[in-house]
Amino acid sequence: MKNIELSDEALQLIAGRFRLLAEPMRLRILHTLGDKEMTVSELVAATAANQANVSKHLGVLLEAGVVTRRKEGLTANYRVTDETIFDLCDLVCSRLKDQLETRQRALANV
Amino acid sequence: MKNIELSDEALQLIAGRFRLLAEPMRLRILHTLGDKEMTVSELVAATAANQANVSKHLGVLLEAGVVTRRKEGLTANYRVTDETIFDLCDLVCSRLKDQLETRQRALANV
DNA sequence: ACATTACATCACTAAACCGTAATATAGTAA
DNA sequence: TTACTATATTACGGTTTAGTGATGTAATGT
Repeated sequence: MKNIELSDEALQLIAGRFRLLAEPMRLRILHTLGDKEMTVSELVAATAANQANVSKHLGVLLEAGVVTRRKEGLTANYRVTDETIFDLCDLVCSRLKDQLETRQRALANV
Repeated sequence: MKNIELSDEALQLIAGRFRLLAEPMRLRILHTLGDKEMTVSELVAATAANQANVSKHLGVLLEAGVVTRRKEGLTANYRVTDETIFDLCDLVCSRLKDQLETRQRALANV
């Protein structure tokens, strides 16, 4: 995999997926959702953010196929379908911890 | 992990790490590097990109601690130190494949 | 019909960021 | 010193995108 030549298009697709997660607000929404199904209002309350903003981000996530939307009467209910997201976040998170720990140790003897 | 409350600062750190990978050019550089050590010139030649651009992206990756720089005479030699990067890319890549396959199947009977 | 609620969308501003030409810097050679 | 090479940095135009107020839309209730 490391040796295979990657086309521009492939790189754009992969980069695009990372760009989805490159936004704190979207990460907060995804993390708040977890494995639950939540309405937009609930997410607005839980994230203390603007309704338009939450809707916009949900639209982005929906178009990317990371969440699904289920309409029920007045409400729109969102749920994370791409569990890979959490794996990615966990990987990044533990890597960041390692990195900071290393830096701390580098300063331990100073 | 899914249930723990994440601070704004934590989210920014994680999002920042994803933003690193949200750029096709940086992905190309990382993929070109692989497990080898390469000079800027070599990367410029391999990626068919501007020297200033490659240097800039390398600077970003260096500051993030994803690559290391070893100066040797006139040349600067870069190497990927954060192998997590490739794990992340592989995860995203296979997830994208799955997703496209599902969509193809959805159109198969049409 | 009218009001209300939940959500999506539009329009706009501000900030971030990429690509690039030009320039600076530092090592090497003559 | 002077010239050359490899790389970093700066300055800037252009594009993208987040956040937000205002508005649109659809379902529900009275």
